[in-house]
Amino acid sequence: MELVWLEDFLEIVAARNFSTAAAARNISQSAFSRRIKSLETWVGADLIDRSTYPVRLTAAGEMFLPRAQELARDIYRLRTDCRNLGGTTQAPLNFAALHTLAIYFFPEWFGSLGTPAQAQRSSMHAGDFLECIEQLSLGKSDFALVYDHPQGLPVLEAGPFESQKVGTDRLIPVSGTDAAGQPLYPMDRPDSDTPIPYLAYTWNDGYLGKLIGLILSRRKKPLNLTTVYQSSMAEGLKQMAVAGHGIAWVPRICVQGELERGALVQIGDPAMALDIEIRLFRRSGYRGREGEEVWARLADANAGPPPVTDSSSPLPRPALPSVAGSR
Amino acid sequence: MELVWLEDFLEIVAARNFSTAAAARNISQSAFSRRIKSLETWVGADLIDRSTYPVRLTAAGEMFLPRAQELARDIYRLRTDCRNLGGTTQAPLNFAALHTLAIYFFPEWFGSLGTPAQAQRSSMHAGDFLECIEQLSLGKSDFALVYDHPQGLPVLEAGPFESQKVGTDRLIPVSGTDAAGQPLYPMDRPDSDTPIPYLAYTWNDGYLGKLIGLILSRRKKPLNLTTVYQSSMAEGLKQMAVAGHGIAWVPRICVQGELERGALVQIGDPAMALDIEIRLFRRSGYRGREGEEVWARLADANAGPPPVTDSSSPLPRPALPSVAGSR
DNA sequence: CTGCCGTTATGCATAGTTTGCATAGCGATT
DNA sequence: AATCGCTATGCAAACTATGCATAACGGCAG
Repeated sequence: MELVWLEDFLEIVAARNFSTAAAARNISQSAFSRRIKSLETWVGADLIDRSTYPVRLTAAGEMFLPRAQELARDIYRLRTDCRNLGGTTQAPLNFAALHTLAIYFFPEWFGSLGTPAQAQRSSMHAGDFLECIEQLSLGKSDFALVYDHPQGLPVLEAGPFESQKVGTDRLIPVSGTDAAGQPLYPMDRPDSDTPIPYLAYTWNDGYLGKLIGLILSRRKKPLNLTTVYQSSMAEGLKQMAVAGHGIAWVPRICVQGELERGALVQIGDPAMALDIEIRLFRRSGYRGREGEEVWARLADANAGPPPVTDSSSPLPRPALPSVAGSR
Repeated sequence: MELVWLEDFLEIVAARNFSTAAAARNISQSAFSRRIKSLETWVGADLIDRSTYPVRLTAAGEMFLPRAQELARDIYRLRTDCRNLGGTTQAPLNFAALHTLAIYFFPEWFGSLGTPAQAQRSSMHAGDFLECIEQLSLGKSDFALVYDHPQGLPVLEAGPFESQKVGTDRLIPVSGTDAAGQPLYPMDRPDSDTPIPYLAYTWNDGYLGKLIGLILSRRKKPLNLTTVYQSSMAEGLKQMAVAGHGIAWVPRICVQGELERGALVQIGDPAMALDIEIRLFRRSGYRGREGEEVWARLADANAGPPPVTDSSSPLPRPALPSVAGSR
């Protein structure tokens, strides 16, 4: 029996569909099907009822689920506890981060920490907001790097986590541009009866979506938006905006280059943008040695490391950490 | 992370030596070494301190051990519970049995039960006495088939188990024979100053060893035995006896053929033999459906199935169950 | 009833992992 | 320094897992 089978099972319970769960697990549907079959063979009972769509749990599966969740949690906690007791070089720092922050913020930020060489072994799990929460709460990651705002949903604040601010960013609306460099979709248009195509965040990146709701609530006259595309990743929305498919709110950090090149332009007045924080979360009671060093260094810096800078800035760059999940 | 790694770890804790643990796990020392390494890599800490001989646990290993034992137990119990809830044909009956009983007793006995066809999917883990206990208590096997005697160590009786007698056997001393069919090592010899080479059970098959102690205590004049070979398996001792290396006490069931062919002969007077029971154990509170059918059927039969018979008896034979652990 | 769609399961070839053999590396002992 | 008994590792072979292609299946629309 393998831990990945348990995780596969937990994924299909959430997805209720082999193909979707397989995609989430980054393997083919056929491999996923076989893994679930292997788990069921080992257990000696069917756990998934495939005679319905979406699939559902059998009675044995209903019993299996909570205990599998507990087992997975216990396994990772045991690992974390042993890792904390073990040698210093053995324990990499595991991060989970929003895709955007993993790509545009983490490398420079991590390098700027100046942590001892041996602590620089680390891994990154890039995912959406819910995945970051899961990574942290399951003990799969030591830290989660996410956007935050005082008026956002206090999802992590409400849990057994603590955080420090490590940077700032700005959520801005952008549009693709025409040949003259003008926005394809100005926010305030004369013919406001025509809806603006809107590139929205999906429900599982509920965080930025909520903040955009805050922004939109500032307007006296509501925007006429129609959602034409959804993604949990800002990078995906950015690419769609560059391609001219609509407008999107994205963190400035990931469109810095496009803004400079004129591929995208910020639209709307300053009230349509929102300053947001980049915060590093960890579980309360965390006891990892190197992680503690990182945390203490941040506390000493108080205001965190240098602010977000242009990516062409000649800062010394450490080797990128290995990305978890690559095969 | 794989369950077999946990089991490997538990084995090396017991063995305190890679080579011995590997042998117990039926893999090569090099493969075993890599598995332990894989476990340690996954955990992110060394669990075994190899700088001493025998190896010992690191601090992380000390933490890991009890929780790994608990995890393994929980995993198997979850599996058993789900299996019991699941479909009938999905749940094979898992047996653990002493090697001798697995080979010579189980096939006919199991066939004589006359259980419904769909319940005849089963697996067998053949092992020594301690392995049978472990299989049962960890929930890896539903039943354990072992020898028992009222004056033997009540190891299983003292635990959370219940049992039924399913057969009888006799523990007899045997010797190889010379060309004239006479024993190579008669038990009572004129020149009793010469020690008789003795083929003994190892400590981990402590059960038969204890019973032999009972037998030997009956003698007014102690036997002059010198241990020349040890094994936990009666079959191994038998082969050594046939080869003329000494005498051994073995269950009659496994030497029936050799006695008939004259390859072995029973030595000593009847006081040197001991009637023993074959009992089927299961955990108290067992709830498996097919297993319950087997159990109830035995209870009805009260005195159990037909006694041990000659292996040439033309009883109908069911297909042998798959032997666990073969690669 | 038939055809289409979207799902899961499986044959097959390939990629990747695990294994055992042989032996290197290591520390203790003589 | 040589030998012994242990664990770790290079390498080739054996085995397992995977993805592609597609079979099998059930639901739905015409």
